[in-house]
Amino acid sequence: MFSAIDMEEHVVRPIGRRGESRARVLEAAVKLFSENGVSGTSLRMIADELGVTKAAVYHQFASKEEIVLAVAQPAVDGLTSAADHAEQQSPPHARFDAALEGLVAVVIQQRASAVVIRDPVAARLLETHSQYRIALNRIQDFLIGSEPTEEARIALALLGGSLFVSGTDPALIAVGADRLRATLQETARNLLQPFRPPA
Amino acid sequence: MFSAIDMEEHVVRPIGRRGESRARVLEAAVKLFSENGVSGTSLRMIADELGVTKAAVYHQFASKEEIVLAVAQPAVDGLTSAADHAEQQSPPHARFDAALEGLVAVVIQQRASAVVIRDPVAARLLETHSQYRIALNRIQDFLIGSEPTEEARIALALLGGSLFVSGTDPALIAVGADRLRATLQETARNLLQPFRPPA
DNA sequence: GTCTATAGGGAGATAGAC
DNA sequence: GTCTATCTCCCTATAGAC
Repeated sequence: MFSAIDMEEHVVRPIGRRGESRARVLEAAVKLFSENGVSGTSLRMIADELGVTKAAVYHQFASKEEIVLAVAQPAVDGLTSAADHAEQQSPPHARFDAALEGLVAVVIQQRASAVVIRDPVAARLLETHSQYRIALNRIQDFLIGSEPTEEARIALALLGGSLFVSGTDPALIAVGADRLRATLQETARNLLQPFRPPA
Repeated sequence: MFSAIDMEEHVVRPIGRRGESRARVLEAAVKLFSENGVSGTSLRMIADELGVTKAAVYHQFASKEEIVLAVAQPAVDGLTSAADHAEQQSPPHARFDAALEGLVAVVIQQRASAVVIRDPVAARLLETHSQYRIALNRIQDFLIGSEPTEEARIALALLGGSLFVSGTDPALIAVGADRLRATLQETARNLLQPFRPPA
């Protein structure tokens, strides 16, 4: 069944645990996506970055789409958690606060995932991912209510732009997480204050 | 010199004036860039959109890079004009006001050009365009001074994100120019207020 | 200003050996 | 888990006729 060589592989390469190769592919993909965009990054570039062939990458992911979705998944999970946490608060103002802080926290923790929505095609792909749409809609409800005015929708879109650059602008990479979080929360509060859902 | 046929061409096809074909290429390019991104748009797609062949497009522009730069040029010119106009004001607060209003006006009038900076490779290309860098630096000086603090640079980056989505977010396309301009000016003022250059 | 034709290369993806 | 080899298609760009 298992040869001595197989056993030894497990001893001398503890690094080869299940999922390690997938993670390395995603790491390389995020780096290249942020430099060249999703459409500007080929599977060959990802393979070269890892020092392997394209076929090795295709062993981990069936398609480029799968890689894109896997890159975005941590952020999608973060948004879902943020919506769950906000929902557990009882007064509406506490839900607003929790949703806003959760949203900013995802941007801070998952900055890299923003590269996906920078590409229009990848962004559309993500929008077909129901978990993503649902989480965003729930957070939107907590922030500006379920029937927002046009002004509220504009404000939310402008906030989205600010959050987006926080994840993609090279000039902000050097900024510490704490300072960036504080600025984002203040900015978000100022933008959305007039449109908070009624109690 | 000019044959009768040449003359007749001018009569029956007044539409074929110099530059018309270039303009049609740019119009198609902007549309496709916004749908698929710059890297996701091929010259074949542009040609198909116009009902011609790739070679016809190459007759107007020597390369894809040239198309990208030509798409961005109206915005670059707008930024330069805005910087010129701000410079003519004398008190610093008037320069701030003029720079801010000029910047917002460019975003409103040249929304389509934002598609170029959505692509990381195209954005880098644009940054090698000295007229663009110079205009942006001048406007930055009027808004947050020539030696901004880190907080000021963060605020300016966040504003940049909001301006950027104004040009690219499909949800904002339906918003009237006047309402969007007013919201952007207010947002920009709130974001930059604490960092205005000293008088 | 538009066409056909072509060059030279890279894309995503698959088959099958090790 | 990685490889070589290959398929098919599309890419940017150019040459030269009309």
